[in-house]
Amino acid sequence: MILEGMSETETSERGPAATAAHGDRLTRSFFDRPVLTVAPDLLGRVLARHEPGGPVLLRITEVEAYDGQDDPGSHAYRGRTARNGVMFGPPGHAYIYFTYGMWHCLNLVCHPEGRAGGVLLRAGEVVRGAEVARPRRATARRDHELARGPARLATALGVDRSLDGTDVCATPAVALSVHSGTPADPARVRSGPRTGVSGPGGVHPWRFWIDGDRTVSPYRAHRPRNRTTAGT
DNA sequence: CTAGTGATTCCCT
DNA sequence: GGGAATCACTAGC
Repeated sequence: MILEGMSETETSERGPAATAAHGDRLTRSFFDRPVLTVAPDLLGRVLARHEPGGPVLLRITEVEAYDGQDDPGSHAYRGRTARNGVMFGPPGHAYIYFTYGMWHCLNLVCHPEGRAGGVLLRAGEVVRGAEVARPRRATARRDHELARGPARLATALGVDRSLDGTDVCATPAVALSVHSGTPADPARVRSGPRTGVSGPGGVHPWRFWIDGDRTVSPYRAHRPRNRTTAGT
């Protein structure tokens, strides 16, 4: 299957070996499917972050699905706002949000246009460009911790709100693209409750990961917090 | 390894 | 006004 996003520049600059390592570009039809279909299919795929310092390639190992239509855990559940607008647009675009006053998280919009939904990229293995990612993740003791967690992943790849709405299927590739990689062996794919999701939406087993992979983030069930009396 | 807690800003109610 | 699709740090096993 020939994919339109396979640019000659990538092939010539990186050579056959590098191209084979992350594979053909995924096209919009990949994302034009229900979130619960796309989410496990993203495991083992390769996210490419193109930047001046060189590409950073990430093998995806953990994701969570969010369906804006019937899912109280989704940012899109209560309707379109300034923050979540991208999730109501066409599939194959990046929805990036800012949270906890400090962090960014990266989602890929799925579903046909008009039905909001996305897949949160929770963890991955940096397979190329670790020298670019390491300075951004100074607290990571080992390389497998560079993108072990959704905000860590965004930090390692230098992703922030300025990339919200990026078309990951654009030709030629822009800041972000996704490649076929080596799809995870279905026998090693596990699913369970989503991390950090409060209320009834938390019960859906819509977190997917590659079993035994060291880059998968530790599971933490949502815990209600006491109000931090932010005085003084 | 697990569990508890402060950090810090935006966005929606 | 207050919660948030989290992380880093600390203590203790």
